Amino acid sequence: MPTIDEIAKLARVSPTTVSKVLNNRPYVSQATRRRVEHVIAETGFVPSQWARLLSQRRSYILGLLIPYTSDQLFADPHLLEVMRGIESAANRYEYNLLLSTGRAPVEAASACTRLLRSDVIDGAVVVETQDLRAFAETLGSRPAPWVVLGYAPAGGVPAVHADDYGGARDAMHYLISQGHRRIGVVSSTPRPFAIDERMRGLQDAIQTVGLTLDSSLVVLGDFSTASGEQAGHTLLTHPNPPTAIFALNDRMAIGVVRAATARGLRVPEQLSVIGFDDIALATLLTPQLTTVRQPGYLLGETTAETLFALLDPQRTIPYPIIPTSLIVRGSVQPPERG
Amino acid sequence: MPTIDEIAKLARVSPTTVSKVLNNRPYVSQATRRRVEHVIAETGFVPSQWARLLSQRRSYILGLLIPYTSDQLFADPHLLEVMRGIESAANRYEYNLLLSTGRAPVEAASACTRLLRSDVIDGAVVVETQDLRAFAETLGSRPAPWVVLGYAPAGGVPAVHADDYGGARDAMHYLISQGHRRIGVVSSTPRPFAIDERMRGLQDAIQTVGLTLDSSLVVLGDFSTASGEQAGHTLLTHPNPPTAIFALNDRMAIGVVRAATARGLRVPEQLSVIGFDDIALATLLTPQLTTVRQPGYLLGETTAETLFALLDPQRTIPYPIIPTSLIVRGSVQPPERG
DNA sequence: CTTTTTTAGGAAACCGCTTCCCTATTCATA
DNA sequence: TATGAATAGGGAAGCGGTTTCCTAAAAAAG
Repeated sequence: MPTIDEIAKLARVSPTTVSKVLNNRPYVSQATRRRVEHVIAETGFVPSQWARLLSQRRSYILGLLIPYTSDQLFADPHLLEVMRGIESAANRYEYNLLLSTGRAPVEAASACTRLLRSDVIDGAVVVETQDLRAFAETLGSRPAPWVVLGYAPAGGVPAVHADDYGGARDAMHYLISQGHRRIGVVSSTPRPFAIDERMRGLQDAIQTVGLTLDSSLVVLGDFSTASGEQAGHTLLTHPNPPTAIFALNDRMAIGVVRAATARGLRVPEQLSVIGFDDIALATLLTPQLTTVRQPGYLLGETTAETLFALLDPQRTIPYPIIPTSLIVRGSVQPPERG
Repeated sequence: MPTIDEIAKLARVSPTTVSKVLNNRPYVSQATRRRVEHVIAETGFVPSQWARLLSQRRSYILGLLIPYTSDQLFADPHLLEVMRGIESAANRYEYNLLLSTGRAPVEAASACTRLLRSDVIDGAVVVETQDLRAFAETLGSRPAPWVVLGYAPAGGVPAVHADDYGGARDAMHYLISQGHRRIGVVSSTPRPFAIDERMRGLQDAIQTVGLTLDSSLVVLGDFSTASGEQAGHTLLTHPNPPTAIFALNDRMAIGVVRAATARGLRVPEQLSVIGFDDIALATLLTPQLTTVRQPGYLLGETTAETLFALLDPQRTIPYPIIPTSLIVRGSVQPPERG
């Protein structure tokens, strides 16, 4: 690999001049500039990023820190949508994306911390996790700027998230407006803030119409389809089973549908099901899943834009709450009279 | 951010000694080591990667170069499986992953080339594309080592791929052994090497039993579910329609099933369908899809291992062809007598 | 035709860390 | 006790760029 000095030698100029050419700075004559450019093209010289950044202070690399194990990550279609959005925004600013996940949560956090304190990345999008608070504290002072994708635990750190509260409230309102009164909920554990918000939203919706949520109809899953199926069976064997089930993500909703089908119940005739996220798979199901759309792509884009705004105070920070919308498809209908 | 010199000053030693402590090198007394470590912990000092790498020559960053637009990437579940495998292997060697995609193919290639010629990454996994040959040429001499995920165009560049030929041959054999004689094929355009290989495999299978492939039963899609649906309709309106359809990837196979269902044909009773890849979605369908399993995770892992072997000649290069296997589920059965 | 300003280009310091090489001390060995 | 080897530590030269500052020549202004 040639260095700037060799290029300088070949072009019979000083490294300083080569640097000027590389960075499009003035005070180089046309002739010299051309000569240097020619040598650069000839040799296929690419300046060393590391050396350049050592003096310049920007790596043009953005961290995407996901304190999950990669298995969880790649299994979550919604998160992938989000990544697509981030990737796209990064691309727009000519930034590269450095993916960092960890096997165990502990390890992952420490890797993320190191990365944020080091000078490898200019900033990072950190996906919300349980112990983000601890994470933020160990980070200490003067790390690279970071934005949380999800809910920030403490003040100060910007966070971007969907309107989980509103989305869940709307979904619940919809079920109620269709005539459902006994409504099962498949929630989750561990319970990130987003799930808290969804629970809050659906509870408020219920209370608005003077009802209360039957806590025996709230079952916990772990976001996976399998856990949703399990939860579905649990709810459907309840002595007084629900006529509709609200699963707090689509994958679990799909599990619920499978459980119902396995028990010989037809969806939506005998059981209405509604999900949250609107993953691509939702339309491939029969019946197509009614759900709350969380625009993952936009979420990712907005998060990245927020980070860029932090990096360059010229830019304005976008509004951090992304609206959701109810997508009515075929998995909900009024309950049968009984 | 503190520098190594400040740490040295605080610990009353030279930067050299701090460096020794940081890198766990000998010739530092217990007492001194502890003192330095204490100061490091106290200040939260993280050594500058840039500076370190400038002298050390390793960035511990691996490029994952995907000369697609990110839209294509994130829509392909199989590729995501592969990424998971790569990520896992990289993690094992304490490497980070730098994602690089491009909006337009041209742009993407040039970004990839720059990256490979620069010193940002130690090596790269390049996902196969149409014009990989041109790409390899523009790369010139002395880039970072790279491995192709897919089929390499020219000699010299290592490539890792699944046994597409064998997989397709087996699938076709299976259809034939079930009694099918009129078999439709949903191929694709553009046609990467893998698809060529699959075509070759299925043709050989047909010829082995003395039949030939009816070219009017070969329809082209673009890997998407929608295109598969389209292709399905085309095949099923053929004057002498097939009794079985082999779609060269699962998403298109799903499309074929939808097309058949839309036309009132039952799968597998009236039409057998077989896919390729074995994406997670394949088991969520009714009937579950019979397909050729391409172990994406293993593929990714092996590709990464190959790269690490290139990086460190101590290690041995793994065998580059990953076996496929026929997964018999419910979408194929013998044709109805007629 | 002199004086001032601008342009073109180079020397050297610097970014923060590693590494080579040197010195002084301590320890083991004959 | 003298001698060689191992240990502890530091000085300074890179790594490959950028940047500051300086000088000489050319152009503009008087």
